[in-house]
Amino acid sequence: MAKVLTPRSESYSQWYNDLVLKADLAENSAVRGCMVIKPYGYAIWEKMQAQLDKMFKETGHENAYFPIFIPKSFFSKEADHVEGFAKECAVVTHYRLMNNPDGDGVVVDPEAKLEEELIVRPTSETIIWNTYKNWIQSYRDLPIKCNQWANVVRWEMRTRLFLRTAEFLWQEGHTAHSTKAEAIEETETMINVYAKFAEEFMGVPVIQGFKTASERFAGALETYTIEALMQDGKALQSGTSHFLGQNFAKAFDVKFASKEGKEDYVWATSWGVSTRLMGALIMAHSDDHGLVLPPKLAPYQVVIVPIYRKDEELEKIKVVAENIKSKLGAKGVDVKFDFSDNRKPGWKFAQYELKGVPVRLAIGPRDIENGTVEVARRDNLTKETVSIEGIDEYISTLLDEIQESIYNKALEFRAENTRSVDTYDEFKKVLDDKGGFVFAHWDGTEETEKRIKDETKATIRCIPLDQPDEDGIDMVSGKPSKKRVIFARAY
RNA sequence: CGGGGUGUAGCGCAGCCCGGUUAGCGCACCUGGUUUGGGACCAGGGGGUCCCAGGUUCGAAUCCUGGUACCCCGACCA
Repeated sequence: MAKVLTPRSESYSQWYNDLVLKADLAENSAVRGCMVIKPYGYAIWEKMQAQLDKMFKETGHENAYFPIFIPKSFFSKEADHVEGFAKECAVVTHYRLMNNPDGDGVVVDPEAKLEEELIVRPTSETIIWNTYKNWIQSYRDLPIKCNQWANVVRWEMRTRLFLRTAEFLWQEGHTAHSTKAEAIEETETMINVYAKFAEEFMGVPVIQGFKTASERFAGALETYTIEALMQDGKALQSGTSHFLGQNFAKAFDVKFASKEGKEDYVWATSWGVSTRLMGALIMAHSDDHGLVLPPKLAPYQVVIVPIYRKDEELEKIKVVAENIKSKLGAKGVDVKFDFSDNRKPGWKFAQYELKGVPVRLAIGPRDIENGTVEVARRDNLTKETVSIEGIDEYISTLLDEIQESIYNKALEFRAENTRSVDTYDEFKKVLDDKGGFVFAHWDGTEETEKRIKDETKATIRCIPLDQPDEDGIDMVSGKPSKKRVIFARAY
């Protein structure tokens, strides 16, 4: 088989790049750091969106939409927030172009300068809290639980397709509550939604935990995260949910009258996942042949490839294929029947492997004669010949099995690449030799965290929620620690 | 922002060092035919402001100057 991808063992990042391009997921655009998401890639994103959107609605959220532009002054209202985002903002200063008086092309009309510059949103807390101020007077107006699907812009120095782009697509939930407890509960509910989505739909096991103060969202009191492990041993932050306390309510003066007639500031949360999830999906499962998609997110779960010499043969195959397609369709399985005649079967096999289609059916004259069909699994590349009788049942069971198997494989990989260490030497050795998640004691200080980051490039991915208390000593400072945290090198 | 690299057909590249016919090659594309159970083959065909601007020269894809775009590595990354 001809190789079209750089093998993972040779260069993981090159492999990733090749795969995104060759599987037709996305490509670089004419605009620095911005990508074009191609139809096949976007179809996967749409599946993610549809499922997440459903889960958001099931947990009581509504969709809304807020402007892409935010007045500059809004950013100065919350000190930590502006500090976190100031360095990567795109700014609109003018609103009109004119013909170049010196010759060709157009120039910005200097007359058309904005009174106040507009920031292209890097995130929407400020504009949303400015809006919420008008929506909230009483506890009866609460909670407000809005989500928006949007694009945001962060002017990153260095970008990578899906993992970090200057513009990206995401959803951001912004909720307002009358009590601290309710806001915290909301924050936890949403990180649970994300974890469930990652595991059950993407087939990516994640660890839930708190971010340390230095890794927190700008303006948050607590940031919950889900952390996934990629095949190269690096961690990927895959979703975050923030408890914002009353910071934004105070910054935008959003108060409500309680049942008892007292005035108080509103409690806030925000939470988001982005097209970065596409990166997680790709890196968690795919191999040197291409993408491996979990059935629940594949644009189509099954592709049928006909094998024939004569047109009469194709006609017979078409009848069988269309029949299978409609039976599977009735079970909610999307099938692509590729009877295009400009490619040979071998080419199609390779192509659909590259694109990660979970199940491939090949039907030829031999199968027509025997009443069979060849079933190939993308995840483990096995093939078998199956009777056409009851094929719809067989496939739909197989898809469930593949979904589960992909998750288990990733879970196993994570287990093999998760280690507990007690000394700094061992810590460095593990990071250099193997990578992965490293559980170690930490004294809770920012100094130690920073020192470890500077010396090893490993960061504290999170303070895991379900980690039992355990007395120990910090591997660097020797100070006491009550619990292990997770370190890793990360994307 | 620092270091490196690359801009030549839709894509991937050669040619440039050492200036000189009509700028090549592979893939893709179009036509015809033979093929089709793991990336087919033959024949024919179409497609180029050689990134931009200026300079040197009888002559520039090639040399010089400036610009610009993108990619990679690093720093940065809520």
